[in-house]
Amino acid sequence: MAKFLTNKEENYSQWYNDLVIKADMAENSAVRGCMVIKPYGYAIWEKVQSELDKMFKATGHVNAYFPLFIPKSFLSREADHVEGFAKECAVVTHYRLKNDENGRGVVVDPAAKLEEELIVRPTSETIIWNSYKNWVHSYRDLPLLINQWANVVRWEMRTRLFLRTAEFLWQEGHTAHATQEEAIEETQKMINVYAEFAENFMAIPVIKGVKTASERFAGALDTYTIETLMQDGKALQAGTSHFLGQNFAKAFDVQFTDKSGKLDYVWATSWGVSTRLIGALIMAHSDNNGLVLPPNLAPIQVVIVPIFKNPEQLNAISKEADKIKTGLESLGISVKYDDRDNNTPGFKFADYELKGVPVRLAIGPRDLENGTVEVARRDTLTKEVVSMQAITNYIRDLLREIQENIFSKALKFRKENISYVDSWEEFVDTLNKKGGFIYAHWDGTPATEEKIKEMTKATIRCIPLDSKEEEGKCILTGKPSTKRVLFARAY
RNA sequence: CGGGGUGUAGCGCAGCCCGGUUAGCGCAUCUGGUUUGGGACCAGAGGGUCGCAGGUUCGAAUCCUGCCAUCCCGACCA
Repeated sequence: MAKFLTNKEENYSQWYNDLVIKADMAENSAVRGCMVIKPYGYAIWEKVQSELDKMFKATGHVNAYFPLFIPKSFLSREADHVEGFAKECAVVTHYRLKNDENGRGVVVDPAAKLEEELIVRPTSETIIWNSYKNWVHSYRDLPLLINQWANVVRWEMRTRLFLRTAEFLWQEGHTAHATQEEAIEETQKMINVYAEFAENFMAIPVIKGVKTASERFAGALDTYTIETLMQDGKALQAGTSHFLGQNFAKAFDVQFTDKSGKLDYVWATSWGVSTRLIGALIMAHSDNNGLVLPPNLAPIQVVIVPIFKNPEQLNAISKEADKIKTGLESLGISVKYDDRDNNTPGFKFADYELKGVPVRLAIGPRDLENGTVEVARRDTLTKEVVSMQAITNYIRDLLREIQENIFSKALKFRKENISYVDSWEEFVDTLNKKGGFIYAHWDGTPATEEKIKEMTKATIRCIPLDSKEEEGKCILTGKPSTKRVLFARAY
């Protein structure tokens, strides 16, 4: 396991900050709990965006954009929704500054007080459903399958880089359907899209499930989640998809006429993933040398480092490097040729490892003589010498292998850190000594869930979709249970 | 909002307890030279309102008070 997660003396967040700054991922901003995402980190996010966007389009969704500000009255239309978000809202009360009469600087102009305060969106259900009211009249207008890429603000009491920042980037899908069945189907379809994305692109295995009532999205009837396990044994919720029933349709009076001419409220879903995924990526795969990026999300998949003593040598190497670069790029592989002469090869090796570039090629005079290339892979840190003729296909296959290897490594880790326990002692013991995911029986009551949380800080991450029916007794109360649920300490 | 820690150059820190020249160190930066197959070396240079405000003192990075920021633990968190 990576040093940063095991070394107790070294402050975890200090390390994280450090890696992130050194890797040009982010730096602390002067603004509370917000982050600056540096170009390299943002490039990873852009990859996430473009791959997800393709999947959304393939499932019939389109993009749109809605306002940043939400009138306070909108937010309060749905009772559960406002209760869930009220405590973490940034509020705009004024729209103008003026010069201070008795001194320096600017002050808020009291005359510019807004009649109705505006909330900086913590999520967009309300403002979007306010629009949908005007967009939906007939069954012919349905389904409405819209996604928005945006930033949202949640004034959390405690923030954590990438995992819980005050402002974060995300996508939020908001759909409207004619029937309950169709909406539920959409909710499930999207959690499957997220699961596929997490496993195939991020190389992080997930457990799909539904949240318990107390962990549900504010205003939802059901929340589907994908739960992931980080290297330190803590769980991270990586994406959610909500079945909203008719709650928002009723709150915003969105009705349609169905085929038989009857008026009914529409059925809704919403679903989202955020820059938290970048946090998951870092925490799931990083090692002591820095980031480990799965090839499918790496902004740079292959870096070529020339090793040379003089400009003549560099020229000769560059010719070969360019050929390789062109060959790889024709296969859709992103390649960077780093011919800067102001850093030594050793420095570049370490730097690209820190940045998680999956494959590094080194070409020196020795290789020119032999017609070879040195190939180093980031996931295993091993090196091989490959002939120049074979290099293009070799790299294509290698990238695939690395992608699979990173996933199976994470899967193996997860397997080793899933426990099945049947008693309270075992539960507490596993939690403290091992951590990870714990499958255990629960009597199904919010009171028991709450009590377990209080006693152990472990929460029910989800009721897994593939959990088998089996007779059992609740680990706390001993009452009968028919299914195991997934417990863990979480971020 | 409670408990604890920290704030000194771009980054990481020492100095503070026990006040006393011109505030140091490592990394990074710049210049010159030698280097370049795993984070190069030598020589030189630049860079600081010591978080902010007030107080004590002949004298404050150092002591006192207040404030601010930040981190950790709690509370909070789909």
